[in-house]
Amino acid sequence: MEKVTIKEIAKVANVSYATVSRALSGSPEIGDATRERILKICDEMKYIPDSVARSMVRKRTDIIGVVTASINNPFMSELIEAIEVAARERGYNLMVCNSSYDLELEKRQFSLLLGRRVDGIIVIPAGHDTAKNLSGYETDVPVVYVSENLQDGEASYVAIDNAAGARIGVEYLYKMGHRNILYLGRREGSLTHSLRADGVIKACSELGMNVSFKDNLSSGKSSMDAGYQLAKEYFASPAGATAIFCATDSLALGAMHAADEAGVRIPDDISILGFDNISFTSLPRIGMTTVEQPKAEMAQAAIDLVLSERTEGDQKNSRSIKPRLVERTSCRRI
Amino acid sequence: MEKVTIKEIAKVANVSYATVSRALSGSPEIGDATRERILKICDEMKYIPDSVARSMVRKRTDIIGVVTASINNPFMSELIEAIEVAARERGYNLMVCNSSYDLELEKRQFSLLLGRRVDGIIVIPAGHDTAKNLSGYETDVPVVYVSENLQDGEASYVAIDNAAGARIGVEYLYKMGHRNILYLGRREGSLTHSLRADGVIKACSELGMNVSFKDNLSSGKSSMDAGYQLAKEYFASPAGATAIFCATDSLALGAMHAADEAGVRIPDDISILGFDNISFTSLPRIGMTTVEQPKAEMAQAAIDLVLSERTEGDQKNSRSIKPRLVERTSCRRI
DNA sequence: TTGAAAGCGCTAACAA
DNA sequence: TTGTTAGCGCTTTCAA
Repeated sequence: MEKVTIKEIAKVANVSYATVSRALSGSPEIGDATRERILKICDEMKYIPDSVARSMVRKRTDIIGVVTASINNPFMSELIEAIEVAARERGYNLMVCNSSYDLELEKRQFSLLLGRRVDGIIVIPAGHDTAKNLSGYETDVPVVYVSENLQDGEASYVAIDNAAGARIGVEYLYKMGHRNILYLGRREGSLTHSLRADGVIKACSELGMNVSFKDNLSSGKSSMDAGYQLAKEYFASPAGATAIFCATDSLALGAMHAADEAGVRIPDDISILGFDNISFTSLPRIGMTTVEQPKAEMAQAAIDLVLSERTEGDQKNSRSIKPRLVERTSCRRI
Repeated sequence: MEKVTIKEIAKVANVSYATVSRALSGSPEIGDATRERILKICDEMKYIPDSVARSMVRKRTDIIGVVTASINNPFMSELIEAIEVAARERGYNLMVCNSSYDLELEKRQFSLLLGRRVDGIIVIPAGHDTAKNLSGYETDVPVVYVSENLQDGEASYVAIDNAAGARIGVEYLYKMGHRNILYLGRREGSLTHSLRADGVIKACSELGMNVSFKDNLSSGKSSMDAGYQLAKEYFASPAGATAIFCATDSLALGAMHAADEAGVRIPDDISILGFDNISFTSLPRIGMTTVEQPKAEMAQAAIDLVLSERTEGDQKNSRSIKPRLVERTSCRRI
């Protein structure tokens, strides 16, 4: 059960092993008859080409590395699945590394991928400093960040138009008759979050709506737990908002929990609007209306970007994806 | 920004490149002074070893391939994350391939991984025929199936003790005072599902409980949708069960939806018990009590198995993991 | 303790 | 159209 190599095929076929290589790579400089014959022998001998050896000489691995903050996070796992599909369509495999939201580990994983000579790296950032964290590696391997806005010129990235997403949410609420809303979960230090919050402010002011804020001071992520706490505080002394626009679905889920606990009915007493459209939100018992980040589109854009930079040199590019509203049952018309 | 190789390091350090290799691999046959000096130069020149070249000569890649039916499925993504962690601890990276529940694609992905010379393959099966589907590949690469029971001797696998899981669920229901239950979602052709169903029957008979069945005839997976349909049919002409034990959490979620729609209150009017403990079930609004498959343990066992078979030859092994009950709020004491 | 050199399985330039 | 051959960057004998 030893691994069959090209040389043994050559011996059996009575040709040089270069000829076998040509047959396999579909090179035009080979006779149809020989090709057929060789291919048949390969098949019979169950030959599987050694990608490692091939990578070595071709100086490409056909592997895209992915460094993600989490594999299990519903938003990210959906993104990764879409990245896998998009990569596969272009003939690439994925090497997925988990940073567990840890900047040090993220760095190690990134470096590892470089050593593995992947053809490109897609990063789903562990934190807001990820791009800075990874900027030390001078490399000609294309790197694309997904889902987080970066400073322009800092690095290539794919993100939704967060300001537009905020506007879409606010306009929807406006259309539903809401004039006084709470924006929950704004936070410092994240460009993505500032863009959303600023978008909300701008849209509200243009539409003549009143907006108040409940900021997320927790150092951690935008977790359900944070949403729960924030909403709980709000419900303790409500300020008359008829709708809560949450910066992320996780926060919204937490806010929903707090509302349930406080006996505040959704959407009868208050409307809740999320952001991201993670899989949880579509459950019948949840029915969260939310601003969607189109993950498949983002994944496609990331793959396109990473592969185009491979051939065209490494200017910093970025792609902005249009978000859209997914209407369910957590918001009511008033 | 050309890639630095071992030769250039050698030149700078004024040693042969074999010596550099030794310094890097921590070989004992080298002087401390030289090692230090070489390592420092590597650092300064930002040398990153080429894993591809190394793999070629060492005949191992330190990569574990994963073929999964879905990356996004909550059960599987949790499993994959745990596999990544366990693999990393042992110095391995993951190459994750998605079969999208398609047996043909699953085969291609498997073969691809073989070509990439991964050191082992973990398969999260696309269907009940997966092991058969993949049995054509004679290879000395260890393969371990996770999450499905297989015929013994067919291949190596890791699965929970499904009969025990069924018993745990039934005993819990018994303890809560239920004597008449419905088992929802039994299906043909899957050893895993038969084991669960048989376990339920056996436990019920031993405890003197009455159990009826609502079988899953849909050819597809154990989806929420199937659970919804099945439960809907049941609620149309209920047979007096006080609890529904669902073969999977997805089915249970669907059953919950059907109950909500039919005005059947959970747990007041009927109790629902799931199986798997996928992340969805822990949401406050769901609160599904369920029999957990311990994913981290399963992942660890799979990695252990795949790596041990690498060194010890390829007998077929299997590991059985003990499931446990996670109590939430979907079952009531009567 | 170090160096020289073979070779891992393959591709691609060059010859024939 | 096919064969010969030189590497790709590294590890690992074998010699020194």
